[in-house]
Amino acid sequence: MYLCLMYSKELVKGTLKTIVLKLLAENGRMYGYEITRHVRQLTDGELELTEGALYPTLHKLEKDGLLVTEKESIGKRVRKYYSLTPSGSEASADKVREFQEFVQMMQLILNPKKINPAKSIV
Amino acid sequence: MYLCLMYSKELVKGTLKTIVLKLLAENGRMYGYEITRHVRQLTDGELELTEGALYPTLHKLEKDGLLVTEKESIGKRVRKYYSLTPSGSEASADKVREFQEFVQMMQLILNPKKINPAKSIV
DNA sequence: TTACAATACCTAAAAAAATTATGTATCTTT
DNA sequence: AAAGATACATAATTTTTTTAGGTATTGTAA
Repeated sequence: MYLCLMYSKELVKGTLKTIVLKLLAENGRMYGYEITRHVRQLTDGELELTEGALYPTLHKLEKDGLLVTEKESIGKRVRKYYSLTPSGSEASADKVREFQEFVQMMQLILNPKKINPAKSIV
Repeated sequence: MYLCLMYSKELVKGTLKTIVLKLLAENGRMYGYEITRHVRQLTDGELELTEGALYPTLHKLEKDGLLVTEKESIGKRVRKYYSLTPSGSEASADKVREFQEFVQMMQLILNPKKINPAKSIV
């Protein structure tokens, strides 16, 4: 599992890119460690991104042209800030929309309507 | 991808067990092919379970004691009906609940509240 | 009647993704 | 001085997913 989650490990897959892109859309620019803290805070500790998952994802998004980086020195340490490119902004909105559509689709299965039982002929 | 989906391929991962268990909870007993048709119908063609994904999942759930099977002959063909065991019923409810909790958690990230900005100190 | 589509099951191998386990180094608090 | 937090990174293993294949029956359209 590429994220740590209290209750369900399987469900969260495939959402890391969405999370990262959305956070950057909200916050302008962030560095990796900051993203992990932010997610922890937002979800009240329920979701903990692991670094082994986050950094490869950030690198991939950068390679795909959705993010750009700038380094900043904090004392002797170097922080790598990520921010969205124009196509990254598009991708962020797309990903969030996709997620919401996916959830609606799942609700069709998980909360089936009992209305119009004539249609339930298999 | 172990399910075919029109818009998003990454998001659906990890939901197949949930879908199968919930369908069986709703419908009493179903056979594999029937499950694929049912999902297609419920989601208006948006979600197509592949057999390469479904059958291994059914076998795994059976091995885990969540499903039991009974074979039924239809002419010369044999259908394998699956139904929930008591622990399968529990698992079904659990999985659906987990999914809903997961969605709520994701909404914390995807629809962050702008209220109380004093709390947003990182 | 023949061929194609649908029904119905299944699995192994290849490909992709995720996690674990590391590694390095700095800064802050106790 | 040590421990914990900050901050980056990746390579190898493990797990998961998909693709591609296999078998066989039934219904339907040409």
